[in-house]
Amino acid sequence: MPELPEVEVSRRGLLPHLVGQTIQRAVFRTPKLRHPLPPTLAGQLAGLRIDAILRRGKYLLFDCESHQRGGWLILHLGMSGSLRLVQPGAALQKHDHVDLAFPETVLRFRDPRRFGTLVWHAGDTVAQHPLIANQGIEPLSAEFNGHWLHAATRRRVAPIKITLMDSHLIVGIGNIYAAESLFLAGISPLRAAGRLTRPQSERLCGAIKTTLESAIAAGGSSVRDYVHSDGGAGSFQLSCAVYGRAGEACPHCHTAIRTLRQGGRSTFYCPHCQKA
DNA sequence: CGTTACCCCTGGAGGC
DNA sequence: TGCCTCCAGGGGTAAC
Repeated sequence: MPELPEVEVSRRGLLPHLVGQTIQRAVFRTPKLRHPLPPTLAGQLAGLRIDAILRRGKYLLFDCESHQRGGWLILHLGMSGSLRLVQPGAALQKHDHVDLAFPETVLRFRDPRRFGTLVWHAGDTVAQHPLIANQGIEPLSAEFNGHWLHAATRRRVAPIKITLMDSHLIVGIGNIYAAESLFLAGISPLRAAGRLTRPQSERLCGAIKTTLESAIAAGGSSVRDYVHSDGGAGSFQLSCAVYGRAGEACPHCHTAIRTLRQGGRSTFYCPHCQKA
């Protein structure tokens, strides 16, 4: 579920309910997600006030303040993680691993596959945390443009699709939006990144921004459902042009969408529209 | 430095 | 019905 747009939609949904609120109690029901959850951390979180919620790539950063022990909660949803705001005392579902209880609501983290991450970083220098410091450029930032993309890929022999998903280069683009962006730009996922022309780099950069922004906008209308939902599916839907549509007709030329494996992941593309 | 293989987990879908 | 295999929106690490 979570690529950059889903994480950003979650962040915006949480902001009005959590910023300025103080954690009353934290509950960890699982000893370990991707990283071990120190048993002492739950008690340590009580009394901290959420001053801001930022996003870096697919990481959510909760700025936690108090008199002398401020720090950051760094959260990643992994493959299957989700955040919800539930009523205090709401019934638990399987894989509900973490609760942060506030006076009027509970932030509940669910993650069946437990690829998610929750770590504490003491102090105010979260940008220096190893998980954050090595993150690549934000694709929705002004610095990310066709010139940057062209320059950054010159020495790369790997296929452009693999390169787009390298979070140490560019953050936030996962398997779905890599496929959708390349389709929108009319570029083959197999093309060596270093062989993109300058105009192609411009087009791909624009396609990435358009794809991510429209996905955020599509989620924006259902933010409340996504964050507040008791688990019912369907309120958060995106329509993909090629992702997950092997064998179906390309929306532009009606050629059958093809699929192949790249880096152990499925790639979807139109062999007619994405020849370049 | 860039690239690849492997690992962490659970659950759903489809074949037999 | 059960059992098996494969697949899934991620990413860190080790090794070449």
